[in-house]
Amino acid sequence: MSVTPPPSRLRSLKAVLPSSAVPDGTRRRILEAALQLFASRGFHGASIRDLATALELRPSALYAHFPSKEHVLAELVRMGHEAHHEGLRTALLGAGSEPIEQLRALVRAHTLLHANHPQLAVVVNEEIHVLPPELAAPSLALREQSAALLHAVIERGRAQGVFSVPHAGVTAAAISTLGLRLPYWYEPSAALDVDMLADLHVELSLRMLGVQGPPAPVS
Amino acid sequence: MSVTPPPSRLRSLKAVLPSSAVPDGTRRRILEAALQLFASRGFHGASIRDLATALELRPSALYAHFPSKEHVLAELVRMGHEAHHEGLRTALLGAGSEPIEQLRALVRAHTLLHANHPQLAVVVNEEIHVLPPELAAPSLALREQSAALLHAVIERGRAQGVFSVPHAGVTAAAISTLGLRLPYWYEPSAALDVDMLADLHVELSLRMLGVQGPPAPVS
DNA sequence: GGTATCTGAACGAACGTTCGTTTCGCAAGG
DNA sequence: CCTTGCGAAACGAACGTTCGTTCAGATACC
Repeated sequence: MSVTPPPSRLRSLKAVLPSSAVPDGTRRRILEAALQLFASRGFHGASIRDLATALELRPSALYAHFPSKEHVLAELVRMGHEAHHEGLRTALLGAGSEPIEQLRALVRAHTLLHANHPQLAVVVNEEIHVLPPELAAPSLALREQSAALLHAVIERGRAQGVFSVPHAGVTAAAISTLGLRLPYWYEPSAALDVDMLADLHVELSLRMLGVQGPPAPVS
Repeated sequence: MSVTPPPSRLRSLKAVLPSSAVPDGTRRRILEAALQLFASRGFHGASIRDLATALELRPSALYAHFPSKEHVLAELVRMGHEAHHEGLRTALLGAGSEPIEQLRALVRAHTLLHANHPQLAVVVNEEIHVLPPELAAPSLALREQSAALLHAVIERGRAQGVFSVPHAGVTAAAISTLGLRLPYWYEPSAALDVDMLADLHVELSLRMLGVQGPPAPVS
């Protein structure tokens, strides 16, 4: 019933930052190494010395780029939430005015972001709690905005009669969850690449919303 | 798009062990306090001294009951997996032979377990990685067995033509995920109690499996 | 009088962080 | 062309604290 054990991928795969806003250099190298370490061992499980070792630096060198270990995490969490929100917003902008198309765009973007940046998804969702409130607040605000995008689309579709859903809140949570758990079981492969996965999540989401899918099963 | 921020509930609610297999006494008190601490701060974020303080004991006293901090976690993880697997197995046994009824039983049990024991769900799913392989292995084996139960039901329903699903693996993951993310957003209330929630998850699962739900939306 | 439980003190190791010094690329001055 | 000075970056050593754990002795119960 549970899902396959967490993949070694989070441990082994090179972490990649989604944002091009961070210029190359040591600061970016630190963020990428920290992303990998925090994703695989957790914030408390990865020490400054581990991070320095991965970078072939001495621990003290890190403090020329970040004021503390917590600020490294805060920066990752902030970048993750911003990339996520921006991805959803952009997808929605290009999706026309039909609720079904809008939902398709949101679910696709949500799934692609989580499938392509699993480490960032894990850090954003599991380690944000260790941040003091003032460092977590901006990210939490973005999170609510992203949730509001989905709720608005579902509510509009329901008002128009194209969605028929037993409970809007639980259904919205279910749709979000499809993407959120991806890093824990999904690995891209030829048999199931990220694009097919996104399509499948769109199909599952529409089914939950009571929209008739294609008459013949895809596979 | 994301889901509401993690509830204070994991921090504040008294942790309750699902299993009656652990007799009352200090050992049980340790497990319950550790469950609460590990769920709210993570294994590495909660120290032996924190645990002793919560129990009004001195750190050294814990070592009369467990050989190490890791063994406390290992016991929690083992109990969680065992309660989960046992819950699913029992539910399936009382569900007759129809795939739809079997799926309803599995999803109900899965949802109820996660909704009623959110701390244990969190610890089981997030902290199992810190265990050395030999301590994690029994739990991982149980996890695979539980996953197999769901897969078998879905495959049988598909073979009988009552389920129509674009991709069995992704759909199974989606159904599992419904429960797995519950601790992060759900709080029982009169407006949405655990029983309603389980029914909703059953309905969403059946929709994903292409089963016609009740003609009129429930709410 | 043993057995189970807890205390108090201590252990070495690892933690995040600080700080004075060194290294190095590079632009300006003679 | 060589020297000088400078700022950024990294080093090396150390700081005070907290970590998980050990152990001899006190206490209480059957």
